[in-house]
Amino acid sequence: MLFGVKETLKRNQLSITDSRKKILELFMRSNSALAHADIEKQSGTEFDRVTIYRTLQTFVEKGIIHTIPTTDNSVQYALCKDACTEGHHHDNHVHFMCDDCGTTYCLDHVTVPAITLPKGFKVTQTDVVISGKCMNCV
Amino acid sequence: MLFGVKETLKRNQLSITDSRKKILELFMRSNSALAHADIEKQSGTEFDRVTIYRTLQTFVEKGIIHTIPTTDNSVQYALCKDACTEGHHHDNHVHFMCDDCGTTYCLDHVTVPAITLPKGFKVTQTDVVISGKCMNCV
DNA sequence: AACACAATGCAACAATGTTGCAAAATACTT
DNA sequence: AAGTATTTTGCAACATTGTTGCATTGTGTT
Repeated sequence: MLFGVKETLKRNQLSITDSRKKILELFMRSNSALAHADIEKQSGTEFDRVTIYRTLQTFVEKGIIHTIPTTDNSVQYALCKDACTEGHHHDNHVHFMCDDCGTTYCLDHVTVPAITLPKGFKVTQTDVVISGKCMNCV
Repeated sequence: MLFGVKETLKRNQLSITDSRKKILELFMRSNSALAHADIEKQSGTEFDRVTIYRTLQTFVEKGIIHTIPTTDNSVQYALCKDACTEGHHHDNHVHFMCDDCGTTYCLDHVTVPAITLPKGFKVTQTDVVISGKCMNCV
């Protein structure tokens, strides 16, 4: 990882609190995406549910993490490894979601192909979510 | 539309009920995807919330409609126009979601490009969701 | 150390989704 | 067409997920 937990928070003008440190650390340690429920489990009763919601929201706004669209109505979050800044996300990589274990991965090295749309549609972002089986479930 | 409401239900071995007829008709009339909330609004107090949930679930299982992944945690449903059968969906077209009005469209004629993944991932389905502004919001 | 400000926890609420079961509607049989 | 078996619906109750206001606590700054 390029920056430590504290550095990342400071760079984004966020005050350094226990919950932010701990939650950001979870993302940095994890090689897959995390849902709100995952964080709630892994942090035990340490933080309030509301705090986790608000922390995730703040991180998304600051461009520290991004949300991943899923078919199953779960909101997945993952670290932004590209140069995302406040209000501007640039995570144009492919996401993979395992049908068996539910784990969601960011495939940082697989880029999203350009797709031409019919007239009338103005493209802002393209999300690609591939589902199937991951290496642990084959 | 290729088949009528009743025909579609019969072809899928579903008994013909008011709620199924009405909800399927909503999808056939609509040129965009519908969320549970949309159906609840458009059908008024005619059906119970639970009935709508169960009907949507049944339609998905039968391959009549498919779910569309979204970034904003809303579950969108749209008619399957390809040859989907029970348990096997083949909706490999691109979806577009308007950031302004929230409307989700199936771009049936824009096909999903093949994407090569690293070893270890077994692909079942590829979903592409493009967001931006639709013709009504530009 | 003291102050201003921001973040947290709690409580209460709202929205969304699920389950069991009796009543009603549908499909099937004769 | 009427009766029966089966499926579907509506209701109630519950579970989960997400939101908001406000007092308390913690953080950053002087």
